[in-house]
Formats: sequence, C-alpha cells, structure tokens
Amino acid sequence: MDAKQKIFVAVDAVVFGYIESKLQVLLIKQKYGVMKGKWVLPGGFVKDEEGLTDAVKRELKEETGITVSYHEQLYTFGDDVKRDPRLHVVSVAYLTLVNPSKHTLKADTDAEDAQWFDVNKLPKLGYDHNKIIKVGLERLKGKLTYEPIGFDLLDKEFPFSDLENLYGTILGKEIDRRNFRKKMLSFDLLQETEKMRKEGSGRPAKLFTFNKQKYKRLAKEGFHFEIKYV
Amino acid sequence: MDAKQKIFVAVDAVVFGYIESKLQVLLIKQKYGVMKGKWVLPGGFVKDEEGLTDAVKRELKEETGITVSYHEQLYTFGDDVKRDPRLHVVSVAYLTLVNPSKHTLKADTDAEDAQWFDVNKLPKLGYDHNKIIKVGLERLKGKLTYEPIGFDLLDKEFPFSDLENLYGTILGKEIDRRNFRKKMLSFDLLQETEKMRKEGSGRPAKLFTFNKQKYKRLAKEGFHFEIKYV
DNA sequence: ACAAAAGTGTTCGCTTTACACCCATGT
DNA sequence: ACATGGGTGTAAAGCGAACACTTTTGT
Repeated sequence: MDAKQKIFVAVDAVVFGYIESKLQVLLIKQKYGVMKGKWVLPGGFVKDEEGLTDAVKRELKEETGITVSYHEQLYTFGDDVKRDPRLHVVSVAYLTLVNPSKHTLKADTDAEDAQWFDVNKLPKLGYDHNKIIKVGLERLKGKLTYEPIGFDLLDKEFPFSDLENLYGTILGKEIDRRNFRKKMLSFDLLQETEKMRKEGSGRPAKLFTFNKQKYKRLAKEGFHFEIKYV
Repeated sequence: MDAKQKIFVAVDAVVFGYIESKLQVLLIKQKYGVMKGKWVLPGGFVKDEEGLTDAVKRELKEETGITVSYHEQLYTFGDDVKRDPRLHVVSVAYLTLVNPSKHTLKADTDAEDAQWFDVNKLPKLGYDHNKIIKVGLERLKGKLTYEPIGFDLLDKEFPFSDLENLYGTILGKEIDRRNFRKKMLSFDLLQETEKMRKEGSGRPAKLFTFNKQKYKRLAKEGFHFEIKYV
C-alpha cells in the first residue's frame, strides 16, 4: 500500500475528423510548460475524484470546444517512464471521432491555438504523441471494417460517395464502388432521404442517413457488421 | 501541472490457463489490507520509476511464480472513482495467457494463497475484479478467432483434439471437427511431429506444434489468421 | 467384440470479386 | 456537346456449412 507513489495520471485524446476528403487530427499548441509552443494532443492531468472519461471530455471541451460523436479508450501509455521528461506520467489515451463541419475550433485555457492537421503531414509533436496517434490510426483502420464508425466522421446526411471516399482514404485502398455500395446496402442500415446534394458538376447524389438505433439493436442480437478488405 | 494529484496507479493481470478442458483464471487471496481474505486478481501498485509492463511482470512473479506465454494490455479501469474504497486508484489491466502444466503455483509476498478458478464458477471478488475478468474473457473470445493465441494456452506439442476442445469450450460453441481441422491446417502453421499421445482408450493422436515464427513473418506480410464462427 | 477417440471428402449454397456502361446535371 | 461524378447487374470463383463412416487403440 504505497501511499507515497509519485506517478501522475493524464488523459489524451486522438480526435479524428474527416475534412475535404482527408483524415485530420486535432492538435493544440501548448501555452505553458516544457512543451510550450509545441503541438500536442488535447489532454491533461486527471483531477482528484474525477473519472477518466469525465477527464477527457472536460479537457476536450476546455481546450477545443468540441462535441464528440464516437469515443473509446485506446491504450494506456506507461511503459516508458520518461515519456514526460519531468515527471513519471501514465497517459490513458482515447480515440474520438467528430464531425468537424459542426464545430468551430476555439483555443482555450492551456491552448494557445487549436488546429486540424492532415494525419499524413504531422509535425513532430511533444511527448510520445506521434506514437499515440499512430496507435489511434491503426485502431481506426481496424474498426472501420468491423464496426460502423465511419458514419461518425460524416454529416448526418451524406452522399454515398463520401462514405466511399472515407473508406478509401483511411484504409489507403482503391475500393470497387459497385461492390462497396452493394455490401453496405445489404445491411439495410442506411436510409435514403428525399434530399439530393449537387456540388459542382456531375449528377446530384441522393443523401443517406445511418440508422444507428437499428444497428445497436441488431448488434445486441448478434448481428455483425463487416465490410471486408473494402 | 497538478503536482499534488492524489491518484494511484495499479496494474492487475487476468491470467488465463486451460486445465482439464476448462478455462481457468488465476486468483490470489489477499493477505493484508481492506480486502484481506478476499480473492482478487494478481496485481498491485506500480512503483515509482517503473514501467507498466514491468510492474505486472514483477507482481506476477512475486505473487504466483508464473511465466507468461502471451501478454497484452486489456483496459484501464478508472471511470469509477470508488472502485477501491479507500483511495482513488486507476488500474491498468492486462490479459495474460499461460500454459499451466509448466507451473506450480506458489503464493508469496502479499498473497496468502494462489489458485486456479474455473472461469464459470468464480466467487465474488474484491474491488471490481469480476468485471475486469469479464472484459478479459470477452477479449479472449474475440481474439481467438482472428489471432492464433489459443496455442499459448496449450502445451508446445498438442493433439488436435485439445485445440478443438479449447475453441469449443472458450467460445461455448459446438465445433465441426472436420471443418475446424481443415481450416486450421489450411494456414499451414501447424507442424506434425513424430510423436503420438495415447490417453485412456481410443486411437492415439498425432501431436502438432504451432509455428509461431512463421506466423509472425506472415502476419507482417499482411497474412490474416481467421477461424470464423469456428 | 466392443467402446472410445482419431482421422478423413464431398456437395451445396452463399459471398466475394471482377468488371463497363448509362444517367443526370453544369458549363 | 462535353465533362463530371452518380448509379447500376451479372457471371465465375472461392469459401463456409452440413454431413457419416473408417481406423486405431484399450478393455
């Protein structure tokens, strides 16, 4: 019962957004501390008597003003005792997805600035945050094929092509539009709306919505979403 | 920079073994503290300047004298601030698999006793450890179908029937022996040995070994182990 | 000879994959 | 009329699921 333990507990969030057909991560520029001026993941120390999930949500709100559409625990980083140069900090990382079109970023409290970065063009971040993002990206790639979380990155109503692009971009694969559409529709989880989106030239696209309630119900009954190799 | 944070970091291990065709969990009986006399998962506080993985391995060695054959981080429990009644403790849980036939359990240090329990006949444990085991079991079930970790629960050389039973027992499903064998062998990751095992009556069984090196190599090249619905 | 566990193939249906042309709109 | 992106079907191959009898040993 080591009541004088000198280890600190932090939370960090890998927040992904899908903007202009690119997968982006939300970073903040540190205002204070050793990492001052460096870009890092939103996050910070957990408060006494505060749960982990509450802590991430608080930090996200404080630092970026974002509301999440999907959230899960990612991994706890604590094998490298020097991942924070000053203190022994164990960080519980979260994977969160947002629909960025809904939000305007606002830097706040500890953050000098908050910005979206293309996940393939990241600067060198503070701490081990490049590694954390890598782990987050792997998880996202993995889950995309067996859980319908891609929808959490899109608008509520979206054209099929957005969904195709999202899968193609994130997984880095060419996808067969016909097969992809057929498979997606076979789950009977997409609802066609009356609306159309016309953008630039080309034929206008029907907009769809994802029926999350139905998915959750089916999932409980043993249904398994799976969109293989895309 | 909250240098007076009063949160403690612990690690706990869900150690599974497969004994007499039953999935078992390793528990220890607490010698000291509020949970004295209760069965709990092996684990304890992380030491200052100690990495998480090192901490679990140390605790396992101290408390049970076991050597692991598979080990991965499971989940970090820290949403419930009162999961430890006295202190705010965040616990990083690990999933570890061992081949119990190699080991003799020995209780040590904090442990009054160490014992295997049938995963379906658990007593009421201290803290939230029943829940942690539940999460561990879910993970094990999930991984069994898409990573070849079942082998880590078996002897190095095993008859096919052990593998069949393991999958059947853990997943709680009847498996078709012919299809299962065909699929397993199709990966070309099992090596037939010269040896046979005869036990009681019945035809003696060829013993196989799993070629882990080959699996790791193939996995890097994109190979995907998958044994669906068994 | 019988009981007990090991070992072995084939058929059917469904899912996956590969693949190319027409449609609706803007310029 | 042409450029741009949206929308659609079919055939072949591969995989998963169902299914029962023979072999080798111990008693």
